[in-house]
Amino acid sequence: MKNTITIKKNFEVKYLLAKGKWTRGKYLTIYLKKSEKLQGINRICFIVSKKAGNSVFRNRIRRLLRQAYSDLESKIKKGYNILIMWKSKETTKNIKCDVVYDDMQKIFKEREMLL
RNA sequence: AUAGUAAGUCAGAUAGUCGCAUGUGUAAACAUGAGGAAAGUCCGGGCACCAUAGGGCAGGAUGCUGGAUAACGUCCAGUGAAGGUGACUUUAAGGAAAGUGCAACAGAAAAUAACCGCAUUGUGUAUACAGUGUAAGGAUGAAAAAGUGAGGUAAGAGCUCACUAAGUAGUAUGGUAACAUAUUACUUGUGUAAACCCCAUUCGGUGCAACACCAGAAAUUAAAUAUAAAGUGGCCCGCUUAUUUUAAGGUAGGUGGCUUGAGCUAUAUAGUAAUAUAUAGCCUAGAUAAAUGACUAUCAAAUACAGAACCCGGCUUAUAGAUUUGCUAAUAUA
Repeated sequence: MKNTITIKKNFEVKYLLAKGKWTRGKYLTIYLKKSEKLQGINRICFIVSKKAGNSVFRNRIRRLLRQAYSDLESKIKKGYNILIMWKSKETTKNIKCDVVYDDMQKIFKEREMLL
């Protein structure tokens, strides 16, 4: 993730949730907001709610999302604020990385984010 | 072999490709990177700050004996009691003869016991009525005023005696002690202290969002109130001090603390053990929106519970699968 910065502040996340345009897939919901200040860089944030499961499960999901995004990074347009949220009620513990990757790619395709 | 009982151990491995955090390095690169409970936050300690910290009362905690420890409500070894054929297990185990309270239902009565019964006195022709003595017998209950036999008596009764049971005090022996055994004297007091209470020991508060430093912010304006009052974990003493209330305005960061420690491993010595001491070797996560991941191949399968957040010692709860050792049996077979 060479051209990406993580979003750290709480008020920035709240701003994205309020103003960003969202698209829903099978597992994920992705919020996007274009920003002219960012040139050749994306800012990203991963969210897994506490209702999803215990801390081990949440950590694993966050890592899968990070992995999937880093695989996709080179194919995506730059200059966006991105917020990826885990919305599924799945509790099966062996979710594979491919599933998350496919879902994310599908959503980015709908929003014409792919280069 | 089966059934049981006690104590444990492991918690995926190997190879390859890509990626993250920390350290070393000019760089390339190399090294290291979650648990047995990291969890619950129930105890104890280190460390930091605070006269809200000092003294007293109140309140909390603990409660057989000896030992271990920095400390503990923890651990080890024992004593008593209860359970089990046994290996073994459990134990909230000070005081009820300092005082107060409570004991549902049933029962005459739940602690200064007379309902029935037994004996006797008075009245009466008599069944009966009234009184007195009596805890041997009856029914109730979780619990009923020590048990058996003999004497004794109007009837009875530890009223007396013998044996037995329990308790208190003393003596002797063994044990560091809890206690055990024997014996002498006295007594026969229901249970409950997970009711109040008494006795002994012990306890200040807040937690790394502590705290220190840098940058920044604030220390401004207006109004009101009290002048000896205001603050002080529940109260008193002591202690501290010029502030207190309302409105407007205003607060987004970083560095340290942070991992060399009551540390880990091996050996020896002391001890039944918990543990202690000595010698040698080792450095083994330190993130801050938060690293420890993804994919492929092989092993029969890779699956349980679960993610470090200042650090240690315990306790409690969760846990797939694999596996080791000691011991027991009124079981079964040879």
